[in-house]
Amino acid sequence: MRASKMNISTLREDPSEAEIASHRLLLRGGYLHKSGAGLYLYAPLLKRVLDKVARIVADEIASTGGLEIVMPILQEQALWEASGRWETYQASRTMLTVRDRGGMVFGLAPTAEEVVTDYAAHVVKSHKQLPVTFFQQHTKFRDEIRPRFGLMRVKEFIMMDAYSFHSSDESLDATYQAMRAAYDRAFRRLGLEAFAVEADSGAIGGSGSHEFMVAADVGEDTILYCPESGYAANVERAIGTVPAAANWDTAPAAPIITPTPGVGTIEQVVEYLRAHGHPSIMPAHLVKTVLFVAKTAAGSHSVAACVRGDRSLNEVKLTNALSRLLAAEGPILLLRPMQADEVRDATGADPGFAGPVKGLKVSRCLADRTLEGSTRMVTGANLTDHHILGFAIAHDAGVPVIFDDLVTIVPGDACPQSGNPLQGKRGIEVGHVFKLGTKYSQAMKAEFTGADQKLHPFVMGCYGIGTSRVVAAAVEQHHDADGICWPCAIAPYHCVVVPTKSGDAAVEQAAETIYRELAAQGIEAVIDDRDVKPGVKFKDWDLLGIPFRVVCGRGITEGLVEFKARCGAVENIPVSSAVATVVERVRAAIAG
RNA sequence: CGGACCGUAGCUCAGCUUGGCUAGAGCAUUGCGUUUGGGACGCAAGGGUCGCAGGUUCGAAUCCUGUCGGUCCGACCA
Repeated sequence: MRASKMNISTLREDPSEAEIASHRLLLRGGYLHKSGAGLYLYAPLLKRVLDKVARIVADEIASTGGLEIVMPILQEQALWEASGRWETYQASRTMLTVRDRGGMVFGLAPTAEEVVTDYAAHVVKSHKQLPVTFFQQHTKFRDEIRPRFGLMRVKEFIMMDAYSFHSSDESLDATYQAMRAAYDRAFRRLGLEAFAVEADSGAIGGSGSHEFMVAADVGEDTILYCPESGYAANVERAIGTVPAAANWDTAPAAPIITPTPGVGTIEQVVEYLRAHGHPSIMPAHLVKTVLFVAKTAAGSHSVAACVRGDRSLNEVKLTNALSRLLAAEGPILLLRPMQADEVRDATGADPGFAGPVKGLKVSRCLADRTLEGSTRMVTGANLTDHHILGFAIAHDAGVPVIFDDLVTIVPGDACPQSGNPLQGKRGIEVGHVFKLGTKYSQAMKAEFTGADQKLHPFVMGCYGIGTSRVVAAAVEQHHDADGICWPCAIAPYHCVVVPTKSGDAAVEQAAETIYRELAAQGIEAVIDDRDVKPGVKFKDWDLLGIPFRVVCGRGITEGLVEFKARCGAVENIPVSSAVATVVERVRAAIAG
């Protein structure tokens, strides 16, 4: 490719809207054009990168036996009603819906379990056809509340999604493991350092799942991990042991209602009590009671959730715990904190004085297991300006309390496997694997005939890789002050040949020759034939992140050209060996 | 949806406090000339309903009200 024909449009300055490296550099390099909030046009160079990512991912999924298909982006409401997810996705407003001229309602595919399950039900009739995996790479839509970070979180994005169908859990396990291995190979080939962590199954549902994370400070997910045991989990999912609280030596042995005028928050209560006879009290000696409204298809429930005062409630865990309690009513459609007037109705007190004691009017009260054996705590009294001191939830609760794991694990909590302190870091989720079980096949009556001549619902798995997010993650992981440093396997071109003296016949001829020979060797090469100063060329290719560069310039009279890897040093090499050097280095880089 | 900030040329921004002549700069673009190893220089040119609507005023980019959009934080979220 000739640079003069590539419509290169780089920016010298950072666009003001871009905060993170990938967003900034992709915009500056002209890879991306913002078309609307959370909507991007993929420019020619980015299209090449996306194609390469898609190719590698497809290659690895196909190597596990996956069959590539293309599913429609518009999905009928009826299909989503059959799985029971229409309501969930409407309640969370994740799915964009559109209406055709006849008034028929469609969702814009946020994912495709329903469509593919419907397909499998029609074409897979026998256990002899199982297992089978279908996958696609296609545009997805999410009605993101707040698109941000360029390609990282957008309304419309490209994703590989795969769905496997099985006759047994064992078969699903085998494919799940094969898929995890395929992901590992794919990310290695893509030049990304990604690792699997335990994850919550979320709105997709199912019995087990792992996320593939790329470590990055700008990542939106928090990961807890243990170097000793290898345990790693998304914070939504992470379990661990919360260290015991320090002693509160002045705590009453039995509950006493105590005035705490005007102090509603944990910090205020602690400060107040410290000043009133309890100098050693800590937030960990308080019970934090958070009130929610949970909605299911059957109606609304008021819910109280208690955690130790120094810790945060994990709403994902709370949602999962409620799902188990309210399983008969179907999925939790919505979980939201109560507003002030609702809190007054539920507790008879102003916000800040709620507790799992007499006067609490909720349909379910849950508490974190950390509190289960706790004694001599402080809790709200459900009476404005009053708390109860010397409270033991197991004995003194005024409502039935269900204990479950509700606490958000933080670095320093003990690893569930080794007992050592967990560590924390941030990550970008680039892939996800789920064991769905029979959630969709049962709901949609997608069945096959087993060897026992009876009908069985498919056991299913689903697997996703965010193709466009992978590109952003790759830039986050591979850039420097000058620009992007693409891993060779996904770079838009492998090598650029830069003649630095326009009009110098010897230089131009050498560059043209090297360029043609590289192309003949299968190297994706660019020749920068633009009539601009050398400095402009160097800056552009550094920004664009082409992995290798051959400069034909002042050394040409001695028969030398410069060879440089994007993140390496300049080497002066003979013109005669330039092509062989590039070929060798590109092949080595792609092989990883 | 709550909080903070911001909308002026393709991009980055100044001007707004204290209303006033033809609305500015750098980068980018076009032409000519000089340049040619890390985003050159000179001369010239094009490009703006100052987000939109209403109001105050003799006069509004500037003040007021509303509205739309954006960025960040929070909430939310395969």
